[in-house]
Amino acid sequence: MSEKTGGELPRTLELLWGRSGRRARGPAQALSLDRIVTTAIAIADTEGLAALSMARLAERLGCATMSLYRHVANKHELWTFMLDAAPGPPPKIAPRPADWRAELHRWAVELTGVYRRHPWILQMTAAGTPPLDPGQLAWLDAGLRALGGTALRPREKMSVLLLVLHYVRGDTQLSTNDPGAAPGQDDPEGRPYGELLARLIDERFPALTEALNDGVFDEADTEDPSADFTFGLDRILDGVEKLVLDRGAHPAAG
Amino acid sequence: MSEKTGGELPRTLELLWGRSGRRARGPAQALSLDRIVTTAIAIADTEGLAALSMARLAERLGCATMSLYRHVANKHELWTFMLDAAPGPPPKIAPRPADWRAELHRWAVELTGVYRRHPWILQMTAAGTPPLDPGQLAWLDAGLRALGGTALRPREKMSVLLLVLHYVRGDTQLSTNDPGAAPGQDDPEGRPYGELLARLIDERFPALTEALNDGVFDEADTEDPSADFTFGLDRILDGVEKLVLDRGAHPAAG
DNA sequence: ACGCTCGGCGTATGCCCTACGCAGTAACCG
DNA sequence: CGGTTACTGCGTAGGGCATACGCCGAGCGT
Repeated sequence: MSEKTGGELPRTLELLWGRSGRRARGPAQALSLDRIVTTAIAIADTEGLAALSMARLAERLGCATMSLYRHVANKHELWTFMLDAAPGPPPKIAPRPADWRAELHRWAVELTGVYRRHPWILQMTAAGTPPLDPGQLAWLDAGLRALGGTALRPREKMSVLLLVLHYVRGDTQLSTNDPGAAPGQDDPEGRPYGELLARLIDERFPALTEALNDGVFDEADTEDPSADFTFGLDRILDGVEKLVLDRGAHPAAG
Repeated sequence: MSEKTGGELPRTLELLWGRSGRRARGPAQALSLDRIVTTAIAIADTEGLAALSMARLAERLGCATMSLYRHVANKHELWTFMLDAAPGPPPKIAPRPADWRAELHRWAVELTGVYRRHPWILQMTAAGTPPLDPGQLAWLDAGLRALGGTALRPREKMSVLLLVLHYVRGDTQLSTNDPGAAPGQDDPEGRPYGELLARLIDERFPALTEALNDGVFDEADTEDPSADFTFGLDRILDGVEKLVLDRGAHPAAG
């Protein structure tokens, strides 16, 4: 491959893509980037993102706080590494699957599992910059592959995938109760949401009142907890299917 | 209306719903909750959520830091008040509009404006608890009203609205560059995303490579910056429309 | 006029991230 | 084999953060 144009890549990207030159001059390192990132993920998983401080992390690793900074430039870089490592490999999807709908559905469901196992990902990525690490990009690539067999235009494929991604993220965020996320929670969430809502809203919220009376916020009567997720996902895929059929009749024009 | 069952509401909810008993014993208050919340929103809007500290806020208000705590229990409660006040009134939507699709579209577009004006909302609500304040509930009610004329089941209406909400939030988050969000940014985002991506991905990312070569990540060739948003929204509404027509033929069966 | 209540604020504590510099170690080189 | 050098671990310190606690003074109710 030819050398790409431009200057040097930032240190963080070099490390993420494994282009760091290994050197061995000083003592054998008792710490490693992998061990740091893995332990950081474990803390965030079990105790919430707010409990992940450099001091706590060092304590868990049995080293001094400042030792971490030999391997990680700052906390933001640690977060970047966590976002790269936590998702794990995406589902294997053929480049141009015949049944794009089943594959995209599978991709969405598996991604739900990622966010459920690591709810802090949704808090980290709220800051906004699009991903540049191989971990997240592999998931993006897998999702795009699901649409590879369709006649959608390239930009349409990306928009569709982002649409599904946004839905997965939003639904998981709403259905996940991250216990250690907000330590100063004074809202007693012990009472169910519908009960609190019933005591607050009045006739100025007619649509909410109607939904409340229809038992929308009651949690007991749901047979399958993922039923709501599947419902919304099917609506999205219905809309996409309409477009795919449309583009299939008239081949992509640009 | 009859008194609802249960004990007392938490202080935060009492204040949000304007049920706080006014008292006047001590000196006239130079500070007010409204002034505090308004100024906090102004700081978050212009300098980012990370720049909003109690000390900065007090400095802007010309008072001592600890004075704020006479009006706000803690910073989390301040966030709650900000989330209530920032959205402003939702668009007026009739209880059972004839053209639900146009109304829901309007709702989504206006909500986009809210998130664009106050990007920090997306960072705050990443913590997860569903809203209990009148400000956010008014938006929810307005969105539900748009679907009031359809034959969708109650739970389906809510799912559809949340689907649109998730998409609006996700799309706005991706298209917004909050400058003051992450102060420790070492990724030089001066270079465009597509250029960085081109230097990183290889043949292990075939779908991304294809998208890149097709110019999906080039930013110059877009005629309308909101075209991508409208595209995804239309796909959602297509899928919902299919369901609405289906439910219209066979009236809701519970 | 007195006392009670309440709003404003100064001080202090404990946590956080991290800049800086020192010491020890092991590969490399002559 | 001894010096050089690069690299790892870490102790200290500084600035920022949220906030617990208690004091002061102002004004309303009696």
